[in-house]
Amino acid sequence: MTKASSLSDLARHLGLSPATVSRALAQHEAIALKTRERVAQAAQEMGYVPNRAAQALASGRSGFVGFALPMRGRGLGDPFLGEFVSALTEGFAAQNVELLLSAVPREGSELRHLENLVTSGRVDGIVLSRVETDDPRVTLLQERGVPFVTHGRLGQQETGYSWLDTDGRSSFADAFELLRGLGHRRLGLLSIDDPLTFRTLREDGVRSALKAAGDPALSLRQISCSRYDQAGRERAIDAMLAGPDRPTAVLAVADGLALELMARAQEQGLSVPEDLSIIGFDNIPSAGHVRPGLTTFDARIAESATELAAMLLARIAAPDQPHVTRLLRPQLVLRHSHGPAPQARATEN
Amino acid sequence: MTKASSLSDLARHLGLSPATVSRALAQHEAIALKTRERVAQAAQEMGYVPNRAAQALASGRSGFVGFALPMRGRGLGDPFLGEFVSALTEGFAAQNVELLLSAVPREGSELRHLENLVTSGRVDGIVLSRVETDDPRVTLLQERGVPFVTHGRLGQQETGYSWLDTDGRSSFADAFELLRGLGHRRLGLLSIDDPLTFRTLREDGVRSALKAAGDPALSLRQISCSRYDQAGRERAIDAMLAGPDRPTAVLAVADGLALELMARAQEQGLSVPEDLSIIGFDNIPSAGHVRPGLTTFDARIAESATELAAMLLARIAAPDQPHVTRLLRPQLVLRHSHGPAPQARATEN
DNA sequence: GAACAAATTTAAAGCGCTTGAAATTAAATT
DNA sequence: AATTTAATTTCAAGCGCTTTAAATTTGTTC
Repeated sequence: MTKASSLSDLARHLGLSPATVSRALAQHEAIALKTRERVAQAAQEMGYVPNRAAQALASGRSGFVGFALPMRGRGLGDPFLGEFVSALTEGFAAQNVELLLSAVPREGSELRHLENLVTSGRVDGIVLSRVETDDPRVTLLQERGVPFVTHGRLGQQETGYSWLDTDGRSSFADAFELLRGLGHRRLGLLSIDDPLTFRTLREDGVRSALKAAGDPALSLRQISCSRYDQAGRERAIDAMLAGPDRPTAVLAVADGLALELMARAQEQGLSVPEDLSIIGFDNIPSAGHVRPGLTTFDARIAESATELAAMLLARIAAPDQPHVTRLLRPQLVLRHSHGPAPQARATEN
Repeated sequence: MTKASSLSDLARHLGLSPATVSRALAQHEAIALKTRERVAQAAQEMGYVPNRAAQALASGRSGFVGFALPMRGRGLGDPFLGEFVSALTEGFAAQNVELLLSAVPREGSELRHLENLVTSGRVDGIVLSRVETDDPRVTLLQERGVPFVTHGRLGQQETGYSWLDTDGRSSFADAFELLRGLGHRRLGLLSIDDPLTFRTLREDGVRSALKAAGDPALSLRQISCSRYDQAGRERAIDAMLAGPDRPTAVLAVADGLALELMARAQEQGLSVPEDLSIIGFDNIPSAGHVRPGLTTFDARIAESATELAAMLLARIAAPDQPHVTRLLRPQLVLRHSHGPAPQARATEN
């Protein structure tokens, strides 16, 4: 059997017109079922694979979706992003769509980069993660009319785009209550300084719970890493652990931070959770490997990514459908990095 | 200033032919320098971005390169792959080339998948990682004449393709010697069962060093995870730690394995390195965060990826150039998970 | 300033596919 | 059997760019 390297080869071999073959391969209703089968088989036998560039040019659809990979920070070396992108890739692959990894330059106009990506027609849609308050990327994509979905919300504006988020606000409020119930009075909140909405929401959760508790004996020490690099994190962690009135329990907005805090505390001779309770967020794999296991919220990363992939494909197929939003309620994974407050323990005995 | 959405728009505006504009933008020598500048400026002003599908169709170059992402295992959640792909992405981005993440199905014909990827013209070249002995993917790509580079060698066949590898064989031989010098006599080698060449080479290093030492008092307990999932690893680790003649020092072919071994050993009341020395490979970030810090070889992941990106782009530009191969010598990162053998300590006192 | 060479620009033919509109063929209706 | 209607298939025109070969312009030389 000879090889068919183009549609017309295949068409000629079948005694059909290229138009019919094209439609047959696309499972067009107008083409007789028998013809579609005949074409499919011949394509299979002759090893015909359509040329994607030609398809893209003719149809206006590239068959790719883009993920803007933030290059500051650890990139995909970040366990969260790694798992997320991995699941995204798989979610799209199921529909025969590939993920284009577009490195967002460390500095300079990320926006122009994104614009270039969409106007060059390289992608049919975009997945945005790590969104910020009033993220300009969202505005740009809205104006351009490019299908996109975001992991996380913008904070203020929660409508006019399709998003999926894990409910960090209520989770952290719950965590606060949990720790308060365990007798902790001096709480800590370890965060970051970027305008990323996920940390804002988690902080809000804690602060609103603090307010709701209305207990003047409660105090909250909030420290944010000013720059999210090794040094910045260390500085913040040391500040959190400093002084005699150091918190007895700390909420960290991300597991990476929580893990480093734990290691640092242990290094300083504190034991977790006897001297210091720690709760994180995301449930990255190392959270379960470390001793004691980190109590944290399961952000259901892979599930979120899979869902987002489906959402984006749906938007690409039907851009005029109303926007979809989904708030996932993360589950608290109880491990062993939290426990009763030191004072409470003392009085218990 | 009006917008130019196609080459001919731009050409018309400039009073030039599309051919000239196309060449000008490509910095063709034949076009007068003054013209090139004029065109570049107009393109900038009118926000012209070439359509990638059209470029691809006309030129036969997609402007993308593919990375076959293995979906069994943890995918990009694996810290190694995450960092690797991240650096790859950045390396290609520097040349305005994007990485296409192609999910290799968990089962079924990976080969057909790869073939489809290249014959559809979606990518101009491929990066292969985690290569196996006699990897059929390499054969396929060689036959097809598709530019590709591999991270790691095939083992037997080290010619006829371009590769970059970190020298695990000599590293592990060195590590063996280091441990022997510290008085260890019962050594362990924790590995995996896949036919991945990197583990074969590392194992070879240890075994050849063992042989070279020629000391009958030396013993080596080699355990391989039969399946690389949570359960398989745990089983292997438990087997490694079992019995009274358990090794006093273990070499693990990857940091992930080493880290889990360490956690498990500590859980069983062994202290590292007093009772058990551990040495890993790769130097993933958690190797430095864990207590004690893991002694391991720095695989220079990011550097390798950047180099591979350059190698692939060079091959795509000049497919007939001779193949390039590079063997990186990893550096041993001395942390605190290794120390003198228990007996040696006893006699020391 | 004619004759030639060198430098620069252009015409025109695709690249391999999709798609709206028209044409053909088959089935249904009178 | 002629007419309508429905079911299939085909024509032909691009999609927006690159590239070979040819045309034009400019510069040199005698």
